[in-house]
Amino acid sequence: MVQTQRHGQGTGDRAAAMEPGGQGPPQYHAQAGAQAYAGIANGMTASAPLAQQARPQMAPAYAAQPQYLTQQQMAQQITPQEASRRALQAALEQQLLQQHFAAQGAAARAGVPPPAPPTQHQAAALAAYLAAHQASLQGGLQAVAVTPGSQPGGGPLGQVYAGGAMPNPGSQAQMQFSAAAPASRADGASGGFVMSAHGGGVQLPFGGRVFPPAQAAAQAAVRPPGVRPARARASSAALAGGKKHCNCKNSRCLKLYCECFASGRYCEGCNCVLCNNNKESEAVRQAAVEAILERNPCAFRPKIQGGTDEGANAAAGPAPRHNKGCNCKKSGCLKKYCECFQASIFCSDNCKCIDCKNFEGSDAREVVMMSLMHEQARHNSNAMQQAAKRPRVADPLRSSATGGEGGAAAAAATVPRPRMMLNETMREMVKRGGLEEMCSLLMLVAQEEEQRLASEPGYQGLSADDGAADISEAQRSGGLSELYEAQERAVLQEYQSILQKILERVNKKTADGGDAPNGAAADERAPGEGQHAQEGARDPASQPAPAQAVVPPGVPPGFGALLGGAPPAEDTTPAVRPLHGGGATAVGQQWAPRAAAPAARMSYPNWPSASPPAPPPRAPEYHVSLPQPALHTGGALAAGANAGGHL
DNA sequence: GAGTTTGAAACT
DNA sequence: CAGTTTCAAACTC
Ligand SMILES: [Zn+2]
Ligand SMILES: [Zn+2]
Ligand SMILES: [Zn+2]
Ligand SMILES: [Zn+2]
Ligand SMILES: [Zn+2]
Ligand SMILES: [Zn+2]
Repeated sequence: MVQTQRHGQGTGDRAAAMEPGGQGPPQYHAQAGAQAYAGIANGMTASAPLAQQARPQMAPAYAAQPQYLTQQQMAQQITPQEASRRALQAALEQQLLQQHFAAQGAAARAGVPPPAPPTQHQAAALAAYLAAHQASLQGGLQAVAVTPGSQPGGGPLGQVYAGGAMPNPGSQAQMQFSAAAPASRADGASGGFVMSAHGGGVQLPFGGRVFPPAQAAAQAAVRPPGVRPARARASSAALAGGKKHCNCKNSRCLKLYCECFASGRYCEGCNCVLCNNNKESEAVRQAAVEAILERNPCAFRPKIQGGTDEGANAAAGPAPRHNKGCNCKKSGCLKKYCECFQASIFCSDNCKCIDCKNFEGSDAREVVMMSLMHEQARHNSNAMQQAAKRPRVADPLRSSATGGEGGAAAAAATVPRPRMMLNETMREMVKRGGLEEMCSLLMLVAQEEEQRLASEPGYQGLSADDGAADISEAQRSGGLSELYEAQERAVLQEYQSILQKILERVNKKTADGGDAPNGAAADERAPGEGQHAQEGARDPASQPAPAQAVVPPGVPPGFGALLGGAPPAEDTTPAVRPLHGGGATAVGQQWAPRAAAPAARMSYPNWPSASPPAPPPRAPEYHVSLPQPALHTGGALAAGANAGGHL
């Protein structure tokens, strides 16, 4: 029963009603947003009253390290090919780390600011890995740098694209980095980031800021050639630029339900029905806007504020937070249903969520994110290969094979589709804290995946070698394919690393006996109010935990939605390998011990692997019944308003 | 692609 | 406010 913990107290409330932007260009809110953005000044920000500290707050780890490369390093040897490669790599990085944001550009709408970079160590690891790989290929490449946009305003969510360096689309198969036109180098670019080979980390540009919608439009996320977002949402959904098209059917796009409307944009290219969110209907539209503002002057203001300024800007501002906070009850705030998660920020005291797992240091969150990253990487890699012409696994992401018998069979055989199962598992995890089991299982999956990758034909081995130089010519997709694969591997490794850490920690905890006594079963409560807060950090003491004193910039969480997935393979080898030195580390986690869910409960049926890593010994099983409240209370965030008008 | 779930927004 | 209904997106199968 412990479960229902809420994130924070609603407390105060900043009613600070700012006035709506009075003037009004077509987009009332446009400016509203912009202004709001400019001013973090909003009532609440600074204050952060009470409960605040309970909250997890940002990760110090992040602020720490980076060793930027020197100019000369960057400058040194850059052949065109090199440049392209670097750019691509950088782009990939960004994409992986922020794909979600990009897709959500729209979200930026209201002002979702700072996308949150994935956990630092993850990024660092990935960067390091890539850098290393690159080094072997290029012989000494140290790092990659994406030119930062000179201008602050970058993509909606801090998206970044590899400045002008982008490989020329034309040359490569269909390199369609979404619109982000490489053309003009710095032009709308957003911040840049730097990767350091020295185990450093990746400096992500984002910080958070809210960008005016208009500008956002121009931006696009970098995406691998012809690869759509791993999880492209249906129909006409997301635009490369980040905007999404709505599908409103009953609101005429005149209520905040409509994302377009809510973000102050006219519908364009949407699939809405009876849309009034357009110039032609300006009158009506305006009326609707007013009606809404009347009820809630802040209705069109950004829901999230805070982020720091420029991404690079190190210690900067306060962590971004949702003004009203979410009220999630069943998603653990680890799915996009949650506005915080969707915006890639941690839940804060403003939130009134139940069983929140979207806090810094949450293992669940970490796993979910890695899962996402992995999926994205796999997807990219896969797509890449296919594009390259050598089909690899039938896209596992695609659901059942359609038609064809032969092909289907083959595909099926090849790809058992663990996806469902994983999702299932994930779900469990989100619900209760079946952490241990889940990690074990995922670990298996990851290992198998690794095996599979290792046996990939294209795999040249990261080390050594020679052929490196020439590989580019190998395929039409040249080194791209390899690059993507390398990425996939990197992600996979990091994934394993994380899983292992979690497992170790969990085991230790239970073994140690610490709080194990049954019952107690604490749940992975957030550090916040919970008591464990600090203890989670425990051992990391050793770590150089950077000065946490300073509130780091936003090192918010990232990614949304969960997935998982990994193809099977045949034999498995339960070896878990450590990952590159752990540079960053600091994985201070807290999470309660929650003895995890009963083994039985986790049904992982017949997982292919030959060696079930023996689901660790778990303690008793008390079951945490997960009530299914069914209630939906409303209330919450953003604005509320009325609308009235028609409809 | 249809059907379900979810939580914000709208409404009472 | 709280409780309920409506809505469109996220997610599942
Ligand atoms: Zn709409
Ligand atoms: Zn629209
Ligand atoms: Zn519309
Ligand atoms: Zn939430
Ligand atoms: Zn929240
Ligand atoms: Zn939450």
